[in-house]
Amino acid sequence: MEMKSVTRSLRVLEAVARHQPVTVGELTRIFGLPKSTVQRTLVTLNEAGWLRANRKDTTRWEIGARVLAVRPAALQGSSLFAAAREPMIRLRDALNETIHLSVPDALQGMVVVDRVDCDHAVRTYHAIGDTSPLHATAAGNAVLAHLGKSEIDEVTAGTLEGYGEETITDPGQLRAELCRVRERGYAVNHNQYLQGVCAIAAPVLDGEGTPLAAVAASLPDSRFEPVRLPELGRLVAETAAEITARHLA
Amino acid sequence: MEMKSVTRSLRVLEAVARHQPVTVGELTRIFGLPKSTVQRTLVTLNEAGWLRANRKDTTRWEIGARVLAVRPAALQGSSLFAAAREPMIRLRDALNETIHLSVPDALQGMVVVDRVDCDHAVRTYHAIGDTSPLHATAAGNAVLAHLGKSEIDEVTAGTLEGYGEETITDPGQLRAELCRVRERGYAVNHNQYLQGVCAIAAPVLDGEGTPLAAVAASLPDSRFEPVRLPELGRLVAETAAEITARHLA
DNA sequence: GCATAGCGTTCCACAATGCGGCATGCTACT
DNA sequence: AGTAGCATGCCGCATTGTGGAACGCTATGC
Repeated sequence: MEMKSVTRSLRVLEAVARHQPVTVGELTRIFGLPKSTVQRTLVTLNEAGWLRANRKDTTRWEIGARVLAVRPAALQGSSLFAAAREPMIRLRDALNETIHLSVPDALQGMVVVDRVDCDHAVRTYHAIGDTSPLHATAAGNAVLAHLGKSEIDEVTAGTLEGYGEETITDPGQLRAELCRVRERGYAVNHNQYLQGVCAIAAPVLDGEGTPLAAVAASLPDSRFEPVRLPELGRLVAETAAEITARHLA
Repeated sequence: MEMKSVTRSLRVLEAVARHQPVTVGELTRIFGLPKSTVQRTLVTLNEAGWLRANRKDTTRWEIGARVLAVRPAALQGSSLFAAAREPMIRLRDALNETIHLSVPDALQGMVVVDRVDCDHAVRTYHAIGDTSPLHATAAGNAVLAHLGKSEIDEVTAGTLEGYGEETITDPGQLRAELCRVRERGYAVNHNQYLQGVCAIAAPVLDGEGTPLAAVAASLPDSRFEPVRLPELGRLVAETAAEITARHLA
């Protein structure tokens, strides 16, 4: 059950996305594959409408617009997305910190789906599409805290990878932290994943209480003031609640 | 140069996107392909991370978050996207009409990449990822008007498909219309493509004057008042100019 | 409680399919 | 003119994906 050509084509597509606009030769160097193989793949992807030649240099390839019609269920019709946008901007205006909207991907991790930037010279950066672990991020914990016990166990069952001093790697400790998250309504990440990056996050739920996404305010360590935490947490949680309400309406 | 399995896999991916969460059986009925073929394709796409099983019903498939990392060049790093967002919301607030951001796709047509809805009960609807023809839409004309002569000829060379009474199908007439668009700074579509749908659009340009995208206010025929056109056009053009300025900054 | 229908999944022999080394033609420097 | 690097075209071989058929399961109906 392999479908080598399909697997390879998708990896080529991802490579084009990262390096666009890119030439055949550059891709052969990235993959170490024969030129004819890469070339054939590109032509096929182009015929399918997923790739197109750059308008200025027709030997360079870039991603076609077809991909935009293919989006995760949580964003279909973009109702969650649209519901989140204005509250996110207001939250950014209130805090002047970068705000992220992330969705869980099959319990593998959180994926950033939208972002509103702050205007500080020093700011955190996560591109749309970036993934991060559930157990070591504020957004991940916010979602995790509102899953069923069986699902929490599923995640805490495997080894919890550590990313530094602060990462919670003990399943028991993580479960205790998730309880606190549930009680106070927001999750906090203080250097648990990326060094120097902190975040405060709250979940967006559907009608049945299942977490669909998380809103997070992400800021550098240097601006993180523990005293302001209750206030920030409250604002983030209110924003998440507003998105939940708008999304259901 | 065919790569049948790749082409089919991508079509399956698109079908999953449209019907998610979807089962193997439903897909076999859509495509009329053998079950084993569809099944194999799904497993392969899943292994590549582009598909995942639904959490509640594990025999249903949906789009994975991996696709979000694959975006057209114009949206990479989402700077255009981010630059457009707030001006679009302000324009929506000013007009209370649905605002679209569209990018041209290899001179094939315009693709909707973002949307801000109005709150009228009667409103136009275009999903993100939808495509429409360059010669019969306001967004298309806005972009077309700012392309080089050779590119305009390229588009006006083929037959211009008609979609109703109002569509401009004569290349000469279209070129004249594009001149007017350039002069007044915005394009207008009055029932030229979809019946009952009108729009006013203006282009977002890069540093060299090449059109990257178009902002459009889209409204039902019933609310279209020719008297207000200069005012609406001015507001749309100002919004596009602001997005251009923010994007360059 | 047995029969049936429909589902997702697995298996396997066949041959169609994509593979990749090689050759070509192009453009751009030197 | 010569060379280097590029994208692209060709074609025989064997690897690869194909799809019919069989399996096991669950739900529905008699």
